[in-house]
Amino acid sequence: MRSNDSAIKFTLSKTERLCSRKIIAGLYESGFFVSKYPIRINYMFTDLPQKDVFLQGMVSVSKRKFSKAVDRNRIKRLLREIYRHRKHQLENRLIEANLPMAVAVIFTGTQKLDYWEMESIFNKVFIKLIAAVEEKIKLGSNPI
RNA sequence: AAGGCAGUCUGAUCUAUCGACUCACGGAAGUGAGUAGGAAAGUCCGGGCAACACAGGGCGUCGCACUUCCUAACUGGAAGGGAUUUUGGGCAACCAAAGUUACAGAAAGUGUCACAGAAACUAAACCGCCUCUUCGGGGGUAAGGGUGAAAAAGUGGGGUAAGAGCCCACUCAUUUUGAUGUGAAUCAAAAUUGGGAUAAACCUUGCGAGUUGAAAGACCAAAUAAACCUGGAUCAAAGGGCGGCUCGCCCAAUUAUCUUCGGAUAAGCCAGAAGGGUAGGUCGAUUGAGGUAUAUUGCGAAAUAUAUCCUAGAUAAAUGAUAGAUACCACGGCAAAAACUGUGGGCACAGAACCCGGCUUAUAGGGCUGCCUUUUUU
Repeated sequence: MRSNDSAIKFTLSKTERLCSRKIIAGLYESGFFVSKYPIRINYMFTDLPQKDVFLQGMVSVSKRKFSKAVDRNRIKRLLREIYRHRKHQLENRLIEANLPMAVAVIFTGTQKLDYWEMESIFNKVFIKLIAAVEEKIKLGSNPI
């Protein structure tokens, strides 16, 4: 963490979060996802409301699996922190390819995990997601 | 001193790195300040607020039910009354303390009251008791027996053929009158009034309740269809709106052309059907029946006055994540206490969603108060 890394922004401001109900509904219906229990990431390549933002994300926990709001908040906060620390890898690639994208991180488990367990699983899922994006970029850049 | 139960208060602090939301300043980069609870929960009551509805009456439905007071209001709270439970004291009446209490009406009516029992509600006659007898039985009786959760006021005496509130004394209940109290009631006197329980059974009486619920609602932006089709009225009828139902109440009805002056056609109007679009922002929304302190009034809930403070405001939904430390807790070490030190924990219940007043439920650890148990000392 020195001066040459200062370009990396770990921020997660409002423009980088998914707020549009339409896109969220589309995200659940699109069917594109990568997963490793208990984390699943739905993704969709779509135009976003802000032209200079290429990645919008959201975090979700089922109310049915965690009926207490405290538990849901805890899991969402952990997932959001992990997502916030990792997302720059994906975002840089998307900016290079000029490909906007929406992402939903969904916790499908029934047991609470701590930060480090959660992070190791998230990393595995995220590698899959980046691979999926690379494939899309390859297809998109080769007009047939 | 230890343990348990109940009530009540509290629900810790600091540092670093990376973030989120709101506000202020700034041209910008950014800087500064603030950021979850006692229950934010359950959504059980009540109110504010908003939209719609609202001539009035009847029926129905739902809720509440000792009194007075507090409150914006309440199924809330305070103070009190009655009933009742436990403990202690006392021969007893009773007294004290701590609880519990949906506590209007059973003499308006209906229903239910198993089994047992003769009889369970305009009481009854199995054994018994008394009496008459033509010896078959008839009459009187509600003391005693037996059944039952409960047998028709209870105890004692008189009385009688035997008995019975039939009469008397005391007690209990009911009613009436008087006194005290704002009142629930209490106390006293009189009366023969002595007519089971159950209303968290129907019901009756009294009081209260319009419906919906911030996804309410207002405005702006965006989008669009004033398409097409069907029906209807302008002849007061059909129709539509309102409420749980009924009676009922409310609603609009034009223009042009043609005309044989009856009407016709078209547009507009009303209703329906079908289809399409949008689904983003601002307000509502946090200054309020507000909090805190002091004084006064009141037994108290609370009220009034003055001073002071502004204390989350998100909207796919912020208030965080990670690491470390301290307070603190548990166990161990030093013969004991303190101090010191090692290891582990550093936590429960729980997350605002328009806002208030209550109620209910959950809660690790710690503080305080009360009660109970055990042990030690005096």
